[in-house]
Amino acid sequence: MESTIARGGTRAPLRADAARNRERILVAAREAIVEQGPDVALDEVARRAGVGNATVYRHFPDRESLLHHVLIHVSDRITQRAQEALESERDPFEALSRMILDSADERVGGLCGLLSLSVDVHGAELAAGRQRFLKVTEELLARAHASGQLREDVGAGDLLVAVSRLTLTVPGSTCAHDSTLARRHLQIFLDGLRTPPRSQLPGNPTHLADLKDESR
Amino acid sequence: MESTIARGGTRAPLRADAARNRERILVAAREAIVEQGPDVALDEVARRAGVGNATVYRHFPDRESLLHHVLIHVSDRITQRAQEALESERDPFEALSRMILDSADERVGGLCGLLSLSVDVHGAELAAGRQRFLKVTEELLARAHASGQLREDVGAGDLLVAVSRLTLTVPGSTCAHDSTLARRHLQIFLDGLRTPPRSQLPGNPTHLADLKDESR
Amino acid sequence: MESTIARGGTRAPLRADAARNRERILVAAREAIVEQGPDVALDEVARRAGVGNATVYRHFPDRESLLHHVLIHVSDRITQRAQEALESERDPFEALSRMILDSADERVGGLCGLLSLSVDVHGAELAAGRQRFLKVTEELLARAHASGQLREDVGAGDLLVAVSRLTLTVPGSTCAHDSTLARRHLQIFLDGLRTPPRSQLPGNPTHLADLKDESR
Amino acid sequence: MESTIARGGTRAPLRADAARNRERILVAAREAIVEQGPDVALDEVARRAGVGNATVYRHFPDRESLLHHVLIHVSDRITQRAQEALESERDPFEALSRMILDSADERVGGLCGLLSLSVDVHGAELAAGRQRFLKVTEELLARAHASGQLREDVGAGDLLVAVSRLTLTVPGSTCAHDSTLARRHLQIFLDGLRTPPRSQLPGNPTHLADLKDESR
DNA sequence: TATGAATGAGGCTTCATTCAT
DNA sequence: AATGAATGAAGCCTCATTCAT
Repeated sequence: MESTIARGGTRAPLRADAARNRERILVAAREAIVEQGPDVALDEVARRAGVGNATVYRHFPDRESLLHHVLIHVSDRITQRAQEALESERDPFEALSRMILDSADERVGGLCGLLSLSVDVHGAELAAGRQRFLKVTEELLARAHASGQLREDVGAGDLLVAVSRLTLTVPGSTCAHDSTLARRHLQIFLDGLRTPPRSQLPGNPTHLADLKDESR
Repeated sequence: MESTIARGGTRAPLRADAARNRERILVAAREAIVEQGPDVALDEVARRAGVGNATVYRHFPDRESLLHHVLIHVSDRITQRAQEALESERDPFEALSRMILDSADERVGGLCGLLSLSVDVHGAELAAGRQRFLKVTEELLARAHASGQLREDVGAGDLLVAVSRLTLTVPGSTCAHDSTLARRHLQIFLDGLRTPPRSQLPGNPTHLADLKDESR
Repeated sequence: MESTIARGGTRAPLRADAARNRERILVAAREAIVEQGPDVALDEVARRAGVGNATVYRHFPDRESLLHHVLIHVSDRITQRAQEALESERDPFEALSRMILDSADERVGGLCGLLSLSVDVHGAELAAGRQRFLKVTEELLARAHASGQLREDVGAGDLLVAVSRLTLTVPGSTCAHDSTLARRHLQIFLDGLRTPPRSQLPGNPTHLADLKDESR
Repeated sequence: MESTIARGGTRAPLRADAARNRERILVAAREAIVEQGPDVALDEVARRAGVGNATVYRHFPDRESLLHHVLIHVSDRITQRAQEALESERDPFEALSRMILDSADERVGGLCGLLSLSVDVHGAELAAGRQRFLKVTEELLARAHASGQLREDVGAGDLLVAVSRLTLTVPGSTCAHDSTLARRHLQIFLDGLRTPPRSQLPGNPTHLADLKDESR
């Protein structure tokens, strides 16, 4: 029952073992993508998950679909934590910071920043999850702006793209996995976001609408 | 003669057409790597350069060699611009900023941040180029620190890794090529680097030595 | 179970269809090597076996591995036949002759004489097979010598190298596939091996130890 | 003048340096073929000859042509030596032996036995050279038969194919380059050719006509 | 003429995806 | 449902051959 809901309620409920496999694959895929990038061999994912390769395809017809659901997975978690930040944190800028650092923990960058960026959002499920996340983000931003702590000339798009990049695993590099480094840079970036602005930015604030998928 | 020197003086001078091809390949490779990452198909590079695939191999026996020389190419340019900034810019922080933004223009991130990061530096030529770049960078940093404009708790390693990431093309994304976005984020990051520091950073300043290659 | 044993007992038993393919590939490879030498295109082997090229790689990770197993295949057969000759043939020279002519039937030469010669014998399986073959060969030789029918100035190395060469497919030639021709030459060679020797041979008897791999 | 004749008198005389190059290439090609088989990279031949690769093509339009002329080269030499054996050697079997051992010295086998076998003999020049060689061979054989020393059931084809194989470099093997080994085997083979025959051969005597090219 | 350079075809190998048990 | 096996397309690289200096 519950698993049916979790999957969006569109299919017959999964058998217990199938559901366990599905979960394992998603977890393995997230790890693999974070470590090796979005081009990981799917056989590698299967190996990590401890299942046969074809099982991956039974659950996710193609690579895109797998990515898709990994994102939903991640999206749900960071949305939830953002929500918590929104509710429990008094200071609006602090709340924004928490959301950003939490996102970094999920290695959103290693996941291609797909969440915030230009993923082909065709699945209703992902679209909905993305909406939820964006809504919370906008809210956090609005409050920070309103509080006068966040410089006026930045939009949600700026934040999400930047966090994606700063937490991205640099392909071919080895030291860059260091998450402490990412935390440091995010912190510096956050400091740069505070008022008063110490410089004038080129271009215009980037909003979420500006990140719409333009691919293909 | 001159071309011999330009290539390091180790080989016989190239014929005019061969030199032209070599150049074309380097340019095409840099673009391709920036757009598609360091795993681009070499056939793709050949196509962009308008030469047969085997020609790529004649000039660069393997992928590593090609990357190697692309980096030398880029390294030379950003070092030169950093040098200019060092010499002509009065304000130390301004000089540092210029170097960083110039590096971004070369899409160092798309090049795997290989320059600043952990590239396997076995060629004497690249090693020397890297040294030159790092020396100028350290100098710029030292002056900025000395002037009291740059927060104390950051090292050259922080800067170079961050600029690599902020200029990295996010694989799978399309909008992220927008270089204006990168400029904006670098600017925000630079603002975060100024004194007085607006927060305390986790971990310790990352210096260049900390970026040493730890792979294999 | 049995198939497991047949394969050396090191892996899980193959599925029926996979085992069939494996066998087909080995057979096709043997033929192809015999006809075109050890450098045959593996795609050619795949075509002959009626499987996709990648299937060859699934069973044999690289060319060396394929050769390896082809040799084991052949080794097992000629050893068995040599054993039969040893046991059932009264006349020692006759037994030796049978072994040699049987080996020729397997086109040992076309297989690079790898069995008797300098194959890089790293696999325990092949090493063991080779030992079994060499042991029987030595025994056959010893008996023939003891019977006074085989000239004293030849060793096992002489025989094995000669049979390899006389059964070798001459690259670029077409008529040379004629196995009758090979039989004729082997017979003449065998006649030259009988006592009394009709000439004095240059050099010394070549023993098996002299054939040890000296490559790399 | 002479060089013109040597090349068949069909072209303008070569410049001195060109003639030297031509010779070098032929020598290098023979060596390379002997060592690495008939599939040697032509760049390798060029390197050994100390000329540019294109120079090989200037002299010999394609690989076949090069092989062709290498064979003419070899053919001339072994014919001459066979002629000498025919004239100076009293004992007919001895003369035949000399021819065979001399041929072995030229590594006729390594040259694919192309001379005696099925080379595509389209060039008049090679055809003529081949004819000369075969004529001497037949004469040597006829005398040996007439003297009663050579078993009746063998033909020239048997001899030439056998000597080709026994002197062939076994691809992939390393020890087999040992020419002493080849000499030993040829000697044993020659012993087997003497009367009285020690066995009955299968099939029929192979004559030169039987070796006609049947390829393509 | 001699040569270094360029090229396309072909072999090797991997991997996303499909098939059969 | 789960899996091992099979497949073809695509990337890497080499080499025979052609081109341009």
